[in-house]
Amino acid sequence: MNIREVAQLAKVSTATVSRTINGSSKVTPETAERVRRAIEQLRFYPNTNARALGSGKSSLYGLIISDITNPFFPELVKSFEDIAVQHGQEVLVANTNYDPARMEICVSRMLQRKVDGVAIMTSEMDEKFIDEFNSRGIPLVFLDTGKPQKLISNIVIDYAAGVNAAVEHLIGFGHTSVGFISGPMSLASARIRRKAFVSSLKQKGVRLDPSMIEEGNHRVDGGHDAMARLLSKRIRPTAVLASNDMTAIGALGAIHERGLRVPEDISLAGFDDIEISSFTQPSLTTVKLSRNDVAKVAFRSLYDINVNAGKGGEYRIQPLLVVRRSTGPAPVKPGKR
Amino acid sequence: MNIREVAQLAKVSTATVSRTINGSSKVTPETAERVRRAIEQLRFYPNTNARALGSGKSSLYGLIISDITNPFFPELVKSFEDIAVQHGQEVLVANTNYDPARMEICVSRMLQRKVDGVAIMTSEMDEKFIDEFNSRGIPLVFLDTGKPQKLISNIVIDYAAGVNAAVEHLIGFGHTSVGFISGPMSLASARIRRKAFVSSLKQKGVRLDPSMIEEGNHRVDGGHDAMARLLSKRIRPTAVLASNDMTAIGALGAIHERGLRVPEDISLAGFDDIEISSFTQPSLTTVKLSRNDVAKVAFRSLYDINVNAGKGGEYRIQPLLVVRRSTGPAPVKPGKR
DNA sequence: CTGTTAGCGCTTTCAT
DNA sequence: ATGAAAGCGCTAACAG
Repeated sequence: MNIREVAQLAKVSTATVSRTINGSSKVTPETAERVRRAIEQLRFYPNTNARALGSGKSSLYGLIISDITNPFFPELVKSFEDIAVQHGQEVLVANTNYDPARMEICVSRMLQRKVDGVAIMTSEMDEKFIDEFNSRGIPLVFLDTGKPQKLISNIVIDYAAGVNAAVEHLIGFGHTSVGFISGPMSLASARIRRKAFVSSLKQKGVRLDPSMIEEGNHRVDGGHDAMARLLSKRIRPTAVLASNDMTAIGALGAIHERGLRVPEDISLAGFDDIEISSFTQPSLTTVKLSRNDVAKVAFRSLYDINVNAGKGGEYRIQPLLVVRRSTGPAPVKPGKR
Repeated sequence: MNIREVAQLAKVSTATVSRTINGSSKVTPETAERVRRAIEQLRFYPNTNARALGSGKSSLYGLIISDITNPFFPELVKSFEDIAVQHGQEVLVANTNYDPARMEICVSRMLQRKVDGVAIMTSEMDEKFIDEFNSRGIPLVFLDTGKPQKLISNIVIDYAAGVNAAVEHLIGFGHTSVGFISGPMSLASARIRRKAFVSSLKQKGVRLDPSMIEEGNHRVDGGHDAMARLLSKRIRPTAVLASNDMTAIGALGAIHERGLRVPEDISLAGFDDIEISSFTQPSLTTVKLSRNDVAKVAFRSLYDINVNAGKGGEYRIQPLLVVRRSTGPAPVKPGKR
């Protein structure tokens, strides 16, 4: 089943069928109608591979993420796909699983499929790969870790502002001993958030005890373990900020296991605002990072370069503090063991 | 950049390059090495579209899911991809968002990309689409809703056994008033789970009060609202089984909002065992449905039909009760208002 | 073991 | 507005 059979049935040339499929304006409505009927009758579906090959355009955009298991990403994927589809483009999602070797495979897949652009939302990306895309004229957009160039855009999240808002909120409640559970230090995005926390505290003139910072892995189990470590210190923090919500959720469990209450004994805040965060017990105060905004900006930046011969740029996104029930006044007596 | 340039540089024919790429055994190791060097030097990536077109094989398997936002699915996607990659195949994931119109788009995408098989994990699938695949010789595998045929396999989850185990567990704790929060009745899979609950109760000789069943939407908010309704009844259940974990998590929030304790005042169990369920407060007793098993069986069933000219079949998967902290002895005085 | 060449299904000039 | 035909990049006979 191919375009020729359709052409025969509709009594036109293959060129006309092709034009009809692509909505060319120079096909008589009557002919177009005839072709459409033939297509329907034969249940014909144009071969995407042949189309891409013939036209030299894949209409495919790559989206590379690091962990599809972190709820942050599915929400991002969904938004990205919605926008792409609205523009008549398809999406190729690839998951690196935080593994550099898999990143190479992902890049390779993108290149082989001749994508028209790639959104790299992983924060870890070898320079050599970037070149691979650049030299082929494939636009790229990064999250936090790119330097804008002709074909490269960068989305910068104002972590400082987000973290600041959270810290301010905590300090406003009288907390003076604020802890932090970071993501894995191997991740640039985790390092950025941590740095933002440290300088925010300094800016507010609050003393930072280095032992109040523990490293997690941006997943639930890591948050749980990190909080457990924090709680077994001689002096424990009365408030803790987590590098992302998954971490905070794990931390919440650890606090409860210890028989402590949130926020009476200890306040807890997260980062991201994934859907589930409003349903934890208590609901989680967190810094919202809109996946929809990120996805929208990411796709637009790529699409614009291709369609309007635009150039790479820098796009800023402001996170927003969402206050819920997991934060409250500092306990009168700081928690000593 | 194409195979011809590589051929020239390596001083061989394009056929030899192609053979080398495809790992054909009839290429002298030396020639192969020369070709590989040329490929590397030119940073050549074979065009997937052309390969698919030339060979007539896409090496692509479709995976249709209903809601990438439900953690159950990303875990399934991940497993499915891992297995596919192990077999040198790629995966095209499509998300219907529970929307029949989008289902049509998904099917169309699959057909246009000439996938070698499709795993339909959505439980809702119009008969006419099935035909579309069948008539093109594309194998299909369903979750719970297919009838095995030449090219069609079906994975049947033994919900009855899973629900039974949960109900037994609850009854063993002395609960006599057991409620149920179902998924949306528009979903076959939700109806199956509900039916399993009803007959399990009947089988155990426990009286079922129809008002003890509320409908959710398989998401957190639906579970929350359904539980709120359950709790405002004149007589409330002392134990509740939810149709999936997301629902249970929402229910948990509603219970706490009401000032009740889990499991002291009310026991709660879920279904699926998504990762986060072991970190809720309290951790959730649930019926584990292994995504990895489902993915493995799904892919294998498709791959086997293609590679070994196998036939469609029926595959059973046993869920397993995972007891955690959200279930316990029934309160001595049933909760009246 | 290697090369030649005819497709694969569609798009896109270039004529008409 | 429509058609004829030359690719697009690769694979797979078929020869040798």
